Amino acid sequence: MAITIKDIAKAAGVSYSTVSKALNDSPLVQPKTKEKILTAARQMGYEPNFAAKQLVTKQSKTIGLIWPTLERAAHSTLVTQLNNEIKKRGFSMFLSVNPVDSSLELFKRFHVDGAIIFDEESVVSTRLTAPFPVVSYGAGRQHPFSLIDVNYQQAMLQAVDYLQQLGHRSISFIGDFSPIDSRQQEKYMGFQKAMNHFQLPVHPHSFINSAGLEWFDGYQATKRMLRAATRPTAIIGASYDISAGVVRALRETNLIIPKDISIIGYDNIPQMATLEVPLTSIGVPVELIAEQIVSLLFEQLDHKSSEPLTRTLEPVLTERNSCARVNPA
Amino acid sequence: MAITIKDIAKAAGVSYSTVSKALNDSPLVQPKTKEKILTAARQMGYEPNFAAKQLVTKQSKTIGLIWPTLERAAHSTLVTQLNNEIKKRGFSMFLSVNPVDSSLELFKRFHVDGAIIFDEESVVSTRLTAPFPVVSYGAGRQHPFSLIDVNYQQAMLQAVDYLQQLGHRSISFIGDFSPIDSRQQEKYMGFQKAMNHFQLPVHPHSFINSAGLEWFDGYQATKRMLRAATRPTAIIGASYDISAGVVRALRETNLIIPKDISIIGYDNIPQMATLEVPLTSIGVPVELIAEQIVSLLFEQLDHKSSEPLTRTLEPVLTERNSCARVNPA
DNA sequence: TAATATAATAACAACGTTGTTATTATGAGG
DNA sequence: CCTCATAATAACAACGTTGTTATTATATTA
Repeated sequence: MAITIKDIAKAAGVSYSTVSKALNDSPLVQPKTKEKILTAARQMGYEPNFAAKQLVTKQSKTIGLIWPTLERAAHSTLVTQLNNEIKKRGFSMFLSVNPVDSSLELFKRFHVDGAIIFDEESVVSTRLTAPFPVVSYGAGRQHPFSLIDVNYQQAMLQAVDYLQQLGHRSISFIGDFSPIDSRQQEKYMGFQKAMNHFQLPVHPHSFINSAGLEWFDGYQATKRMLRAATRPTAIIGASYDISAGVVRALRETNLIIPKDISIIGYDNIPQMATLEVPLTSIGVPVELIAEQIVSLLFEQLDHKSSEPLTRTLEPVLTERNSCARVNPA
Repeated sequence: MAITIKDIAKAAGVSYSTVSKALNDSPLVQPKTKEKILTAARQMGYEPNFAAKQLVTKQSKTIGLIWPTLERAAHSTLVTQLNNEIKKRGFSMFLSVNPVDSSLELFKRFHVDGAIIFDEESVVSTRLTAPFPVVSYGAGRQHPFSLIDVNYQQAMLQAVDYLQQLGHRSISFIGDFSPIDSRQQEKYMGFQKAMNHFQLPVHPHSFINSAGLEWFDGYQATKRMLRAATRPTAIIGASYDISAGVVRALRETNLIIPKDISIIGYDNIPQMATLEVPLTSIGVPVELIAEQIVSLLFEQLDHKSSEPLTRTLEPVLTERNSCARVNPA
């Protein structure tokens, strides 16, 4: 049988209600008694009963994360970051790999205080509801929840700007052009607009469709591109995984980064620094994304405003060692 | 405010204790009243309060899954299967991506009824304890918990046997030889023993170290192997991901499976059927693994025996279209 | 010194369930 | 028709907390 506040009360010679207050650091109990109770609790190895607490406070101090599609390095880093961010606020996170609707059911039963949804476009329906605040990331805009969005077009503008300032005029974008994923499309459109904006020439090798988001897709796309007669002086990889494939392909072709060719990768995650070549990258830093998701969620949680909000984050360019001034050869 | 059994009691004109019994389908309440109560509950959209239930029963009806390393297709299928298997028994599953020790802490707080650990060798220490039964899979044997193990050597013996019966004498094993992962090593050793047992010749290309478990590792290892003067008539890929890489490499070299070369993949998961070529595979079917993990866990849960047990599963060969009788050319 | 404000602690109801015990209605046997 | 077993339901304590209210001890003021 686990130790309860009543046991501590007996040990410390006070009433159990005083113990409760002491454990919650209430100002209503004398520092001296507080001390006494706290040491007793510690000594007896007291562990609070969450069910009891939840029963009276109606709070579980828990955030549920819905993540039906377990993939992509960028996301799993984010999961860890979210976990930390939530822990920081004295809450716990747990994860469901079920589809969005049944995950919400599960979370309802567990009386989570809030939820986060990671998902691809398709799955999320507009008719979903939840009795707690929900923030989504990476999901489409077709749902009734709050949203943390990213300014992808701005990201591409910055990347192209950075490269053209280094003298690059021949730049390739390697990414997935599939029309279902609106985020990928925005990167693509952003790149087009940026090339236009800086009046840079567009070649056949400027737009390379990797037709997928895996490492290998980027690898193959790059190999294919390198077979052509002309090649760019710089590449923008549309995601971490794709960029990893690009790097691998370039190195296999004995091209030296950044001497022979420059590269910027989308996704601002720590792993970018631990690739074969530390990659200069553009994107919203993953810690910031995590922080913003959790902030928005807790704002809604505190104000009990279920009004869905959208917040768009601005990308940041992180310089590493994969871009150089264009070779004047 | 949510609806409670007291609300239902009032609506149905009975006492709330009777409602409780009716909802738990107790024989102590008349079928007629039971009916009445149940319809009232349904109509009012009653949702039981888990915290209250847990407070008195001391059960959360929840299994925690610890999965600090989010990777590999084989594992994510297994997560889904486990989820189903656990649901079948009226329990819920939730997932923690924290390290094993802090996950166990979290689970303790949530009063889970049991836990499952997925992990690589290294992390799991022998000094861990938990106040609930724990079953591990894919983790080393260096911990105090129950274990679902796989007879990897037997798997390799069956695979080689199957191939030699089809007339293959030149067989390659492509896998990770790194000494830290004992499971990979057992596959390797099992293959060696099997080749010996059937007195098959061993060539330089018989053992190919992919030095990693990713798709690309298998792809590269295969490409490397194909550059040699001689090549095998059959390949065994040591995991799903590696085998996927092997297939890709073979097709890029215009080798037709199974006409030119046969292949068996380790890991008996449904995805094997949806590769570019449906792969004949060896391994314990993932549904069986899930079923066994959950069975063992619930056995311990019911008998309250915390005695750690090990149960070893036998592999099964699933025929698809990637193996043919050896070309008599 | 008595009355009164204040600080500290104790007592207790409440949260929504379950399971045990008490009460009431129903039917059988004499 | 009365007693007694039995079936059905009601009443109530318990689970381990929190938060509100009641009580006690202590200090302040007139």
